[in-house]
Amino acid sequence: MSKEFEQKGEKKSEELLFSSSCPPEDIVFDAERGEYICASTGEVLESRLVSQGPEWRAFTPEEKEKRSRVGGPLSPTVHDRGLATVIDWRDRDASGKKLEPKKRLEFLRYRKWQIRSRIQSSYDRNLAQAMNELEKISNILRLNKAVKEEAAIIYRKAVERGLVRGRSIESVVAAAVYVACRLKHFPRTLDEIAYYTKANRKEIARCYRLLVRELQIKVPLANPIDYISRMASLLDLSGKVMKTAAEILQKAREKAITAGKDPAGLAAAAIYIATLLEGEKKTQKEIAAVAGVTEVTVRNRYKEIVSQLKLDIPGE
DNA sequence: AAGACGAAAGTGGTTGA
DNA sequence: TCAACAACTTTCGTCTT
Repeated sequence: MSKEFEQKGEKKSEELLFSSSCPPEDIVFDAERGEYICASTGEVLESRLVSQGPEWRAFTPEEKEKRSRVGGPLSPTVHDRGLATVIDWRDRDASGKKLEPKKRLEFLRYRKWQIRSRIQSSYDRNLAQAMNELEKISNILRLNKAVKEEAAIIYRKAVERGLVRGRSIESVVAAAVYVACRLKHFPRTLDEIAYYTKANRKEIARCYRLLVRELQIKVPLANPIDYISRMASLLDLSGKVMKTAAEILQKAREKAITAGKDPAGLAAAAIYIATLLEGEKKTQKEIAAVAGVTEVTVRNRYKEIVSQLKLDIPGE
């Protein structure tokens, strides 16, 4: 008996990690990121492989100290491949003669600019990789252009403020995406974003709070109404149900029973009630599944809302 | 047989000392 | 850093359709 349950549980968690629907011929290896990816869905299948490429070089003292692995190995797409001429510190010309003071100052300027341009280029490379990551996430999560651009802007600000240093690009990008979703009322949960990213949920959540705090972004409270259209379409429900569910949520909000509750759970309960009222019944299980909560939560919210709003449920 | 319900214990995250 | 806490999940027994 208990053995049966164990096996069931294992199977379930495996399904969560790997899509069995990915045919072998679709699996491609992304050497730069060290991942096996399903070419048709973009799903990362195995990501703990170590890239054989060189570490990033340290350009500035800070970088030297950290020597963090910020990106992929150098590639031909990087403008100088790290091999550009360095203006050295000896103030002599090619024949070893000392430079005149005027010339010396000139070279001093050159050196300064060269260093600056290199820091600039590391910034660019960081951005390039981040945008690559953003592109990937956007495609999987079906983000619209506005959200994507918002995320890019947020990420740029984060880089400018030096918030990425010491954190992985992926987690900061994921956090930026989440912030953008919230700002644009685009219903994607943190869990969904975390699921499709290498960074784990905890790390993303931490970055998210950091971004909100450091960039002074005022994120509107998650509004359950934003979730309705998405859930309803996943359940093949009519616009009428959506409208009813939205009205229920609006009333529930006025009764102040929505504070501190999981917005997805609230939306799920509202939809459940709406289906009962409109005669398009779905089971709690189905609704809970698309909302990413359990039946129990749907039930609890459902009970609260019905009693608070004194709704008449057909067949009660 | 499947769905709904609810009690009880467990989990992960937040808050405040 | 730790404990208290609220919300949510898991699990399971029971009732209803």
